[in-house]
Amino acid sequence: MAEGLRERKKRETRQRISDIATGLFLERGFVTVTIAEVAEAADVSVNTVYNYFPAKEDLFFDRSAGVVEQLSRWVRARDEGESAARAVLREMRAEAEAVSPRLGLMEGYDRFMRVIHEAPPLRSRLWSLQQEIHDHLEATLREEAGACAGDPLPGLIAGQIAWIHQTVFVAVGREMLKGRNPGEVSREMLVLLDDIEELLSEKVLNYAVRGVE
Amino acid sequence: MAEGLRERKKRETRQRISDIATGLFLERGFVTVTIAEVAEAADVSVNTVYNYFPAKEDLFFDRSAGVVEQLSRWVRARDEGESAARAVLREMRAEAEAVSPRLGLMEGYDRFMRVIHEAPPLRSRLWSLQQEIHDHLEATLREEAGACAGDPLPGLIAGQIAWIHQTVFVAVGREMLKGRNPGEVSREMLVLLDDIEELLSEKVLNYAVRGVE
DNA sequence: CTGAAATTTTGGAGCCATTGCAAAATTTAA
DNA sequence: TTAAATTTTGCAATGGCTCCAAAATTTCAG
Repeated sequence: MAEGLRERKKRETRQRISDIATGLFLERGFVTVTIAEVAEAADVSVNTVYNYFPAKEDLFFDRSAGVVEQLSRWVRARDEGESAARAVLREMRAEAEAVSPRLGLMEGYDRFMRVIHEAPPLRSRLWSLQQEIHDHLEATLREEAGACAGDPLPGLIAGQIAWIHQTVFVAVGREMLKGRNPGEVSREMLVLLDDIEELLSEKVLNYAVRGVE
Repeated sequence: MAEGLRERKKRETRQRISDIATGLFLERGFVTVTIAEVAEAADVSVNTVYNYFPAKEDLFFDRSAGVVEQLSRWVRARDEGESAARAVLREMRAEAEAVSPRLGLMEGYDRFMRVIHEAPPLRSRLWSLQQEIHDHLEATLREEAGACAGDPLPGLIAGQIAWIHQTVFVAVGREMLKGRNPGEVSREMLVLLDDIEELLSEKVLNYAVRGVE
């Protein structure tokens, strides 16, 4: 299980590039920082940057691993007698209550948001992330509900659940961008989650209820 | 009200560039066709292309004017006693029943979809279009419902209604991409719209009901 | 009709993201 | 210690996009 020098170096190099890039982006914005600058600051060649990161946006979103599967995990881990949507609502409430950085409830997240806000390529990347989340969740729901391939319901429910998630994320981003403090926003998100739940139909809230084992 | 030579020429040039570009894209895909080729085929300089179209994607989506305001228009034109969501559902059913090209229910839409499917920048542009639709609708709902600035409901309802719209559009695109014929897809979309309506809560379906005049 | 003013078109130079390729440099393993 | 595997690098090129100043074209006043 020993890790060779080569692999350690690769990991370190990759991390260094990512860190330095993120630092530069937070400081001066996404568009104004060039890949060449990142490379120079990280003391590697431009090609090496591209060896690790397929595109400039990947330098910024390097920390968001596992986000795509998050909703699916929550659904798979739902309690007995609990539906997919209710599991997600419960987990999101927990994140909000815990003032979780994963939700963006942390000091300095406003600078992070500002960079995204001002860079169309980054926003576009976020949308494509949402798409991935949706598709992943749809597949999970299809399995968990035992639906056949032609059934449109898993897709529709996935759409509703992904919408919950996205709505809260956007709201957090918007509020943090205004310079609000995490604790305040946290409480608002709990209210928002209640509002959202009230808007959902029983059909959505009761889809894919886990039976007794 | 006479139109000068100058303005006619501008309109013609713009149209010629757009037409030729779309033709080339449909024939050979979005990424492989360069702006230089479009310019040469349209017998203008590259700079002239950029005079009319801020970015390459605008050459492709030039025909989609007014799409952003569509949902808002439908909501504003809702009948007495009809809610925003029900108005949109009714209009979308009408579009589906009419096998409307605006929904993508037309011969050759599969080639159109294929170009989009294979070009990330075009997909990304569609997402940003969705975003605009949502924001426009949210503003409209806020007005029509007389909600105050802090009320989160117009935003949430706009999210749900925009989701209806998007879901149908995506479904049409997916089916047409498979080579299905418009009439068939039209009928499926009517079923899908029923499925969607069943998933919506009364709160969504009864938001912003127009009172008797 | 004529020339100046306004507007459009164009050429050219340049920046930057991204790709491809082949030559170093480095690490591994025999 | 050397050959093989892998990573890093330099170099060249493509294509989207911007900026700028010089033509070319159209409008309009006199």
